[in-house]
This record gives sequence, structure tokens and C-alpha cells, in this order.
Amino acid sequence: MKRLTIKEIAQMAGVSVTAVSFVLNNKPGVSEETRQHVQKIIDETGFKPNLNSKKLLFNKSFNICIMINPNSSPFEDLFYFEITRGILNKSREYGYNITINEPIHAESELPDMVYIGDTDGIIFMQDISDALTEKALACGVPFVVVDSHILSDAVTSINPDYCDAAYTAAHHLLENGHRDIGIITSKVVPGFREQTLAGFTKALAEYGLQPRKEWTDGNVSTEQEAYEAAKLLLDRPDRPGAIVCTVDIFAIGAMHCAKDLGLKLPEELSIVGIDDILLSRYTEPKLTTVGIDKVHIGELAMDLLLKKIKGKKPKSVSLPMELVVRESVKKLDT
Amino acid sequence: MKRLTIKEIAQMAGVSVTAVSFVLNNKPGVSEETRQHVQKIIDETGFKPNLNSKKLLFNKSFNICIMINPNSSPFEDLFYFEITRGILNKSREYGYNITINEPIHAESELPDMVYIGDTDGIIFMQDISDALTEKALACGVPFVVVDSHILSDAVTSINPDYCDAAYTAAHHLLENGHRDIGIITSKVVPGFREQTLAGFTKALAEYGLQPRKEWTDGNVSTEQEAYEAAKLLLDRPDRPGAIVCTVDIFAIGAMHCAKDLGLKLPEELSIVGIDDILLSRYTEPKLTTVGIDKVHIGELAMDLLLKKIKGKKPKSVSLPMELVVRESVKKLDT
DNA sequence: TTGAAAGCGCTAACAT
DNA sequence: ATGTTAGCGCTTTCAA
Repeated sequence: MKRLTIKEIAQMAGVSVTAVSFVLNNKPGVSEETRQHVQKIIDETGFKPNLNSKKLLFNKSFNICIMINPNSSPFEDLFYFEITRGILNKSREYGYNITINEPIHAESELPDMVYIGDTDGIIFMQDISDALTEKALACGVPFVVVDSHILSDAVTSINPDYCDAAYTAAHHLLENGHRDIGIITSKVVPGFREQTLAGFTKALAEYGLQPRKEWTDGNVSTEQEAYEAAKLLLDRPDRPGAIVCTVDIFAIGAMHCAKDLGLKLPEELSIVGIDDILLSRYTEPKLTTVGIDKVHIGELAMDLLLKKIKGKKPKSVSLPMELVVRESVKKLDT
Repeated sequence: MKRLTIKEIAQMAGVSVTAVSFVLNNKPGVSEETRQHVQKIIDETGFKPNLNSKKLLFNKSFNICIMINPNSSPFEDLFYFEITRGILNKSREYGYNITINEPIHAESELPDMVYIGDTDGIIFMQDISDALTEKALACGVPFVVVDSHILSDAVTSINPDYCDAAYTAAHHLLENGHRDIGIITSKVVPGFREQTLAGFTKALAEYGLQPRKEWTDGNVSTEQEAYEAAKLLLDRPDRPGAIVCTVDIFAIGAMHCAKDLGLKLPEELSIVGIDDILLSRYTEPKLTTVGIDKVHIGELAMDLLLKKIKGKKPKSVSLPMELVVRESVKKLDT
């Protein structure tokens, strides 16, 4: 069915389109009487102004583009999805549509909508390639990178604080009486190994401890590799009694290994992960881990992006992570 | 930076805007010579026509709205996400943006973008309430329901064929020599219990068997309830040697129960699920299940929706499901 | 306080 | 084959 236009409303009300426009946008310039009269007609007819004309006039698309990684794992997908929920919360508030997109051509090209001006801003989920960053910068569309691990002045990003996360994980073990703590971490993401090791070391230091070289070698990137790394650790005569696994997936690998070695969990080995992926709730025992508020990330991303759209230059933020206590840490009597 | 307009291109080329428009849209009405000349300028300048003016002119938003359930479980989220990937594949082809939305006001209200004409079509993930269906129908925006369990002439939907799925699950057990097969199913979704029971019965019939009343009582809706139902089944002196669980989550509950009862899996009990959720790959043993091609669902949804947008009336489709063989079924010697 | 009209960038009908 | 122009629905400037 044909939709009403502002012109028709003006006719019905016996006023000019200007008057109707003023009423619609709550602007001064009409008498209270006229305003009421026009408003009544608007309410009765349920008239909604056509957004497309505003888009043309203001040269704005009212679209925010979420860019997801086409090769992500289901766990990452879930992570994105929850962040998206946070983004949606804010989108309604701000009157933007949230579109979902994948980079094209082997991940190094932005989707068309960016180039044809059909996007007012971009939220990248996960770090993007340098090529993509360059292109985003070059085309001048405001953007924000979420779940980033890179710090750069050129890009506004939201970074989970993995140093803090590793600190929290280790601290939880220490609080529960553990002193012989190992760590399995990774260098897949730039700086990740250094950051987690720093947090880990800081926590130990607070208890007058230092990381033991043989217990901090773990440097893996898959569940299987974590299994092997755990085996190396647990086969030692002086094996640790607790392990911080800086990614939940590593924790799952380590748990498998411990079970295969006949170790009872958490009685003979305590484990803390980082990320709080879905699986952590289904391991046996359920994994104690350090997670982040994903909905909050999404909301924050929108706040930052909208500031950028308005021409401000918000700074990147580092988000602390929170302990999720489940069953994989044994409390030691001390 | 200011973007070029068709007018400026026309000036640069020394032709009229019409000529440029024709070249842009590959329409006849310009000489080959002019076409080449104009095309050259377009290429050199990288000119892209402003989509907003087309939106206004054609009164089209080029947006497709995906509606997700705000209260979904992580498994459902993952299901949606994969479907979305399929939708994205097609969206690029067809030149639509995919926006993601939640119904508002306690799930019974469509988002604003639908009412202000900022959507050309809607894809509902999961069945929607009658109230929502009415509203979608009333506002005249074409829509498609994905992963539906309701068949109605008024609505175009894509329905997983759960009758076929249960048939496939039971058939796989029968093929592997099992004859004493129970089933745990559910009535949470309308018709689901009947459909799965029908498929189950059909498979048995092909082997000259009939469902045993005591083995088909299971009527549950959560993992915990499935655990209890499995206990009832497995505590019997004449317990089944295999169970079809019509939802993977039920299979996980049943596996827990079997383990608690000291049964070895799959040696002493074979289990087949339906859905192929992420967790199925992580159970011990890994769950054999019947899954659906989610990317295909998404692509199909877009095809159907675009037909509707073009004014056609495509029929709902029922999608067969496929066996995913993992480790939870023992092959019996016969 | 009110209304007329220009203009956002494009397509397409129409005139040449 | 080519150019001129109306018009999509709105906001906003300007004149009354």
C-alpha cells in the first residue's frame, strides 16, 4: 500500500509542509495550536516520515556495519554474537541499523557498502589485517576494532586486558592455597604471551613467588598442542599442582591429558582458563575461568563508534575480565 | 571528502547525465563511442553512484532484516549464526544489506525499521508468535520463517524435516545391527513428538519391528529431564541397547545418566542425537547425530524471500537432514 | 508564525 | 543518439 507523505499530511491539516516538518522534528516555529492540530493528524494516520529522503538529504545511511571474520571458530562466533547483542541494545537507542558483513577477497577487501557510502561506521570483530586497516583508514569511514590485541594510535579499539586476566587466574589459585603453579600460554596473537606472562608473574610476586622456567614453557595454539604441553608438564617428577591455561581451549586439552594420565580433577590438578567459552560449562569438572562481559563490549563499541561519527577522537579502552568460579580448582588446606 | 556526483562526471565527459546514467546501468541509448569515453572517466575517478538517491527514487531500502529471538540459548545462537552465513552469501549476490534485529516489547512487536519502510523483507529465525505473524502480514513486508515447526499457508517457511531425521537416526542404528531401540523425544514444539515418532516407527517397520510402548515414553524438554527419562529406561531389566534422542541435548543427558549407571559407551549403549550442536563434537564418546546444512538454509531463505519481494508466492520447503557419524553407535556383529 | 521553493543525486519520460 | 527536466520525500532557507 502507498504510504502517506508529508505533503498529504500538510494538506489534511491545512498547513504547509514546513509546519508538519517542524512538528515531526520537535522544532520551534509553529504555534502551539498548530502543533497540536498537526500532531493529532499524525497520530491518527500513524504517519511515519520516509527515511530514504533523509538519507539522501543528509547523505547518511543510518547503517553501522559489523565486520566478522569468515574463518572464525564456533566459539568465536558465539563471542561475536553476544557482542552483537550489546551493539543491538545501543543501536535502537541511536537509531542505526546494524548490518552484518564479511570482508571479501581473502579478507583484505571491505564490502561494497563501505565504498558507496552506505555505511556510517564499521565495527570490526577481531583484529584485522594491516591491508584492511589501511583501507578503512583511507576511505575515511569511522571504525572501531573490538577484541583487538593490537595497540595503535591510528585505530580505536577495545582490548580485553589479558594481563589482568592472567593475573586474576593465578591470583585465584594462590588464594586457594596453590603455590606450585604452571602456565600454558600462546604466541598466536601478538603480545598475548608477554601480557599473560606478565600478569601471571605479578600475581606470583605478590606471594613472594617467581615463575619456574620449566613450568612456563607452554607455548601452544591448539587444543591438541595444549594436550602435549600438559603432558610435558605433568610427566615431570616435580609436576605443578595447578595450571593457568590462558585460553579455555587449552584448558580443555590439558584436562584431557590429565585424565589420560589418571589424574583426578580437581583433587590432583587444579586448572583455570581464560575466555569463558560455552564449553567451559560442560567440561567435567566444569571449568573455572576468567571471562569478559560481552554485551558490555558491544555497548561500549557503539558508544565509541558514535563518538567517532560525531567527529570526536575517543581513546582505545582496555577492559578488565572477571573470574567465573566453577569446579576445576581445589581449595587447599593451609 | 566530498564524493563525486553523476553531474560532475557528465561535465567531465562533456555529455549529459542521462548518458552517464545509461552507461552506469548498462542500458542502451548511447553510442558505443560515448559509452567507452564515459566508462573511462568512471574508471579513472572511481565514481560510485550514491545509493541513497536510488533508495529514494525506487522507495527501496536494500535492507533485509533478520529477526533473532532475544531469549535464545547459545546453541540456537550458533545455529542462527551459521544460517546467517548462508544469507550473507546470497546478499552480496543480490545487493542487499543484512541487518540484524530483535523483536521489541516482549517479542510481540516488530522493530521500527519495518514500519518506516526501511526494510524490503524479513527473515525470522525460529517460529514467531501469532501476534508477530499478524503484524508482519498486516504491514505487507515480505517475510520468510526459518527453522519453523508450523505449517501454514499464510506463511512461507523452511522446516527441518524431523520425521526424516528420526527415521535416519533409527535407520542408522538398525543398519548397525541394533534391534532393541528406545526413543526420548519431546512435545515442546508443536508436532515435534508426532513427527519424530512417525519417522522412528517407519524405520522400525522396514525391519519388521514395532516401537515398544515402554521404550517410547520419553517426553522431556531439558537435559535434566532427559537424564531422568534415560534412567527410567536403563533401570529396566529389559533395557534397550540403543536410544534415539531427538535433540542432542537430550542425548547428552542420557549419556550422563548411562555413565552414572556404570554403562560403557558405546559398548553397552548406543545413542544417536538430532541437531548436530557444537557440543556433540565434544562429548565422550563423540555423538553421532543427524544434522542439517545451515548455510544451505540461509541461502534458501534468501532465495525464497527474494522471490516474495518480486511478488511471487513460493511454497514452504521441508529440508531433509543428514547423518553425521561419530562415535556413539556400536556396530553389532550379526 | 507561516508558506514557497530550492535542493540532496539519481532515473526515466520526453523533447530534440 | 543525445540533452533537458520532473520528481522521489524530506529539511531548511528565505520571504512574507
